[in-house]
Order: sequence, then structure tokens, then C-alpha cells
Amino acid sequence: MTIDDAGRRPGPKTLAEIAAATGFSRTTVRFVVAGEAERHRIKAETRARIEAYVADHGLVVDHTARSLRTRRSEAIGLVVPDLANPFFARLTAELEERCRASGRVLLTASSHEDPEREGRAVTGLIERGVDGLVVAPCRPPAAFRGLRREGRPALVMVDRAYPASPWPTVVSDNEASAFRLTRRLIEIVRGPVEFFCACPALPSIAARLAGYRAAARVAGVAPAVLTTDRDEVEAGARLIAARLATGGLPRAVMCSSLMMLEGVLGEVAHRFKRVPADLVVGTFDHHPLLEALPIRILSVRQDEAGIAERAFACLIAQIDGGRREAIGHVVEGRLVERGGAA
Amino acid sequence: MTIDDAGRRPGPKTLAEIAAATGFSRTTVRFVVAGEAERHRIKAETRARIEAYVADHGLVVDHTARSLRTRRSEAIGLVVPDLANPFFARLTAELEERCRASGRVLLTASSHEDPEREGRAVTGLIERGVDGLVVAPCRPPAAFRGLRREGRPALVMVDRAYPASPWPTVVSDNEASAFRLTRRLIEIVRGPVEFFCACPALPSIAARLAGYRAAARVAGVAPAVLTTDRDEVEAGARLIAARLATGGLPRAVMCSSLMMLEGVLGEVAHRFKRVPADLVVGTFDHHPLLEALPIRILSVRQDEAGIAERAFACLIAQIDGGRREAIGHVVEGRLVERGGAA
DNA sequence: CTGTTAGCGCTTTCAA
DNA sequence: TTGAAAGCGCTAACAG
Repeated sequence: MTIDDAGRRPGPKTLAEIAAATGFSRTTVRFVVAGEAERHRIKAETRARIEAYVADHGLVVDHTARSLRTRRSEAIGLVVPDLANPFFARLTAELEERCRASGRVLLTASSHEDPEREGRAVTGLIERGVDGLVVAPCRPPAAFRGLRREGRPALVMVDRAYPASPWPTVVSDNEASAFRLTRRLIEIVRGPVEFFCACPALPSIAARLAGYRAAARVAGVAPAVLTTDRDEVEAGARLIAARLATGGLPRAVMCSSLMMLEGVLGEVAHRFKRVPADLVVGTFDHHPLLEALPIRILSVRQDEAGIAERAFACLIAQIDGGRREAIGHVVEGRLVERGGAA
Repeated sequence: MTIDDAGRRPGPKTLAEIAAATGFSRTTVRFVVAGEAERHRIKAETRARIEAYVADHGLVVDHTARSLRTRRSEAIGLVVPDLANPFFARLTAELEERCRASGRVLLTASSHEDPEREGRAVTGLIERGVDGLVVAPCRPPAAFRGLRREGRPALVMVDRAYPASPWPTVVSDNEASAFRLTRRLIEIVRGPVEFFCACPALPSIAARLAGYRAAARVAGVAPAVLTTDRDEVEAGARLIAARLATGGLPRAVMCSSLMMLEGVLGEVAHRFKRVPADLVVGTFDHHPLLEALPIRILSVRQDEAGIAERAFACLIAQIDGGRREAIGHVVEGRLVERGGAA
């Protein structure tokens, strides 16, 4: 990049500017910069002159104009409840990676579990012309009907499988892994496990709840479920505080999310000065700090990369192939067991 | 939204389609849907007819076409090292929130600390016509020269203040808060503090290092710095493992990031079966799980919302006002002290 | 009060 | 092997 005589840095050029500067037509320039010089048998010297100019001045193709013409934006939209939530942050990062690798960009938006905001986010992204949309929906599938024009953009749901959803949906094996987790916890403490559960109305959580109940039934122990509407650290703290008011510390607790777990453990540590070493906890999602805790921890680690991979594949299949992939996709979580001087 | 006789759902309409269907011109329709009916004194009946049609069929304005014409995209780009890193995830969420509130969308990209990828991310976003760009750069400011055309897009740096950067830069008060953190740690253990430091070449980390050294000097204790090139959990684990090979556990450790801390604590817990209760640790950034640990923890909590707010304000000032704000912006971190049966 | 027109920068088709 | 022209859906300026 050179600096012109006036000392100004002209900045990258548009196709038209390059055409004007080099004296060739826009078409010729475009063939060269699009790497189609061979195919159109552009004269070597012409090509060299154009390439030299581009190398010198830079080039920025206006994707906005291109999109308008081609009806393709090479952009994918993502709507999640909260970008700062570690699970969704990982999912976002994994999706962004796949977008980048395929020359696309990712547009992100948070719904904060608010149906209205989710709706506005979705329309906003559609207005921006995204080719595909990945949503972790807080509304049932019906809300997404009639939003699209002629099947565009492609639509894939993640994390939450509403019953009878017409859209391809990629989720973790919530019920099965909750079952495994609960069974193992019961096995360890040889007794009941209390489930601290946020947002039981969400499909993913409902599945975990079902897995928990099934495992309790199979093991012949009584289920004990404490629920709250907000998946927040403070809600978890309030839940265990209320529980402690009615009796001693449970032997084993299971949490529907890391958020819950943080609230529960924080409150317990606060009450008892430290987390009792014989407490056994189970949770969904993992965090490295869990391994520094002096207690036995089992966690179901969701496969964010796997979910992103599948969701992205579904999206591309719809976009490129026009075909709608299978509706249900389940990505397995992994149960990891750590610690426990037990 | 009605469903037509054929049972097809027609989907939202463009301005032209609405104009054709209602028999008015595009301009008239646009005035109505843009809420400028009053201003242009559109006849009440005309307005009612158009609004009824829109209510019935839906409307989606093509932002792509609008952008091409107005040379404004109402989009902001964000480039960070890693979207999954909790600090950047929070920053992203906070920025997205401000974008949404002002009718903009956020485009995200990760650089993975790779200069080349950062470059491609930035050009990619510029090609998409973003009005503004927020970057947590892994390259010195010179790399960003000559990328823009006529001062667009607006550019703001966050998290990393390279010396003599010509761009507005918003960072935490790394040096000052590292100084306070170190001083307090020394005060508690009445002795030296060992600093486990990742990526000392980054400006933000260099500042923390400087604050640490200054506090050690003032207190008259010897600084002890262990560095690594990657800010990863595993790197922290390796660092403390190497350190433990040469002697006993330090009385106080300080970490340049949560990632380092997780590695250090994980390894210590692994070695000693549990984290010794008399270990005192200091770190940057906070996590709720820290409060469940049986040790004394001091952490400098960065103000992601504050950083996002300042960065966004700088951006808007450049975009709307054309004026370049002041270059240096420092957002204060808060030192929080927790636990410590000590 | 409403309509017409001329582009934004690109891709696409056709022509030379 | 290169060029010219049309048009994507919108906005903005002007004309009635």
C-alpha cells in the first residue's frame, strides 16, 4: 500500500475505481479479481496490470451491493437467550468458526428469554438478509411461521426441542444424560438426590427433569425437585437457602445448570464457611474451577462443537441444497466425574 | 397474517409489492411505513389502507438495498481473540445490547490471537459495510492503517492499549488495579507473591506486570514472575507444575487471568488432593465458583459493561458526529475480596 | 398529498 | 478477449 503525493492514504478501491484507474472495463477487472482470468482468457498483461494496481491500492468488494444483486448475503444469524452464558458463548464461538471457514459472517443477538425480543431479533436479522438463522428459541415453533419469504432464510433450532417442531432441531441428549447422571449420583450416596431445577418449562430442562425422575423411579428412591423460574446464580442461592431452612444439608444435589450450581455452592459455602467435603454434586455443563473444589463432582459436558457442527450442516444443506434435513438431531453429552476424597 | 386460498403463506412483503397491491406508489407506501405519514400529510384513508395491508401481510424492508443507497448499514463489527472467553463473551453481550437498543446489529469474529486472521476478520467486516468496528487487537495499531475508505468505518480499540495508538482506546486500569491487588496480597501474607503471567507481551498484561512489580518494589519484597505464551488453562497447570518441581507451594499466588488461575488451582488440587486452605490467591476477572473455594481469594473485576458503554459511545460519536473522541479511556476495575477462613 | 426518476456497486447477460 | 446495459430494492430529490 503506497501513500500518494499529498500524503493521503487513499484506502482500498472499488471495482469501478480500479476499472477507471487502469482503463479496463468493470467486467474485465472483476474477472481478474475473482480469479476467473484463466477461464475468460484475459490477456496476461491486462491481468498483471490490474493485479499490480490492486496490490498497490487494495480492493474492497462491496458485499452489500453484491448481496442485493445475488440475493445472498453469506451471513448467518444467531439468536440465543444470552451471549454471556458460557454454553451459548461456546456455541457462538463454534458457529462463528464454521462461518469464517466458509467465508460467511455471523450476526448475533440475545433474546434474554423474552419472546418479544426474540421476535424482533429474528425479524431484524431477516431484514439484514441472512441466508440462515440459528435460534435457541424461547417461543414455541408456531411463532416462527410466516416470517420467511419463499423458504428464506434457512432455519435451524438448537438447544430446545419443542414438540412437533417443523424445523430441524439440534439438541443434547438431555433426558438420557440426566438419567445417567442421576443414576450415578444415587449409586454413590446410596440414597436420594435433590434436583435444583431452573426453568422446568423449557424443553431442554423438562427433558432433564424427566431423566431425573426416571432414574429415581428405577432406583426406587423418592424424587425431590426444587424449581425456580430464572436460571440465575441468585435464584440457585435462594432455592438452597429455602431448602436449608427446612432441614439439614442434602447428601447429594443435582443442578440443572452451572448457574444453579454456582448459586447453590456459593450459598452453602457462605452458610457453612466451606463446602462440606462429603457433599456430592451433579450438574450440567462443566467448568475448570469445579476441579479445584474439595468435593465430588459429576458433570454432563455438552458438546458445543458437535451441536454447532450439526446445526451448521443442516443450515448449509437447506441453503445450498434447498432440501430440508431430518428434523431431530441429538448430540451426546459426556459424563465426567471428578474429585471426591470420598 | 392470513394464509391465502392456495394454503401458501405468502410471507412478508417488500415495499414494491405493497405498493403494487394497494395501488399507491412506493414513495407513499414508504412514508406510511416509515411513520412519516403525518409529516407528509398522507390522507388518512390512504394510510389506513396501507397499514391494514401491512398488518395483514407483514412487511420486511430490505436492509441490504437500503444500505447500498444510504451508505449506512446500521451494523457494528466486533473482533476479539476468542468469543468463548468469559470476559469477551460479556463484552460481546454488552455491546450487542447497545446495538439492539439503537437499532443496530452486531457482527462478531474471533482472531484467536492470530494477526492474519484478525486482518481477514477486519476486512471481511469492512466489506460487509459495518458503520463501526470494535477490536481487541492482537496487532499493533499500524496494521489498521490504510484499511479504511474516507474514515469509514469508525474504529475503536478495546482491552489493549498499544503505545501511541492513533485510535480511541478503551481499557481497564490494569496497572493501577494490579498494584492494589499485589499490595493487598503482600499485606495479607506479609511476604512475597508469585505472579503466574500469560502473554506478557500484550499491552494489558504488560500493564498488570508493571503494577505488580511496582507494588513489590514499594513493599520491599522480591518480585517472582513465571510467564507463558498462551493464556490457557493447560498453560497455567504446566507453569505451576514446573514451579512445584523446584520447591514447596507458594504462600500467595497471583494470576494474570481466570484461565491461568483455573490451571494453577486445578493442578494444585490434583497434587495435594485439595487446595490448601491457607493459600491466598489473587486474580483478574471474577467467577461465582471462586466463592465456593475454601481459600482466600482476591479478584479484580473488570467492568465489561463500562468498557462496552465507553467503546460504543466513542463509536457513535465518530459515526454520527464525525468527530474523533479522546484517544485514551480507562475504565476502573473493582477489587473484591472473598472467603478466607484465614 | 402523491408520483417519477435517478442512482448506490455489484452481477449477469448479451453484444462486439 | 473486452465492453455495455439492465436491474437487485431501496432512498432522495424533485415534480406535479
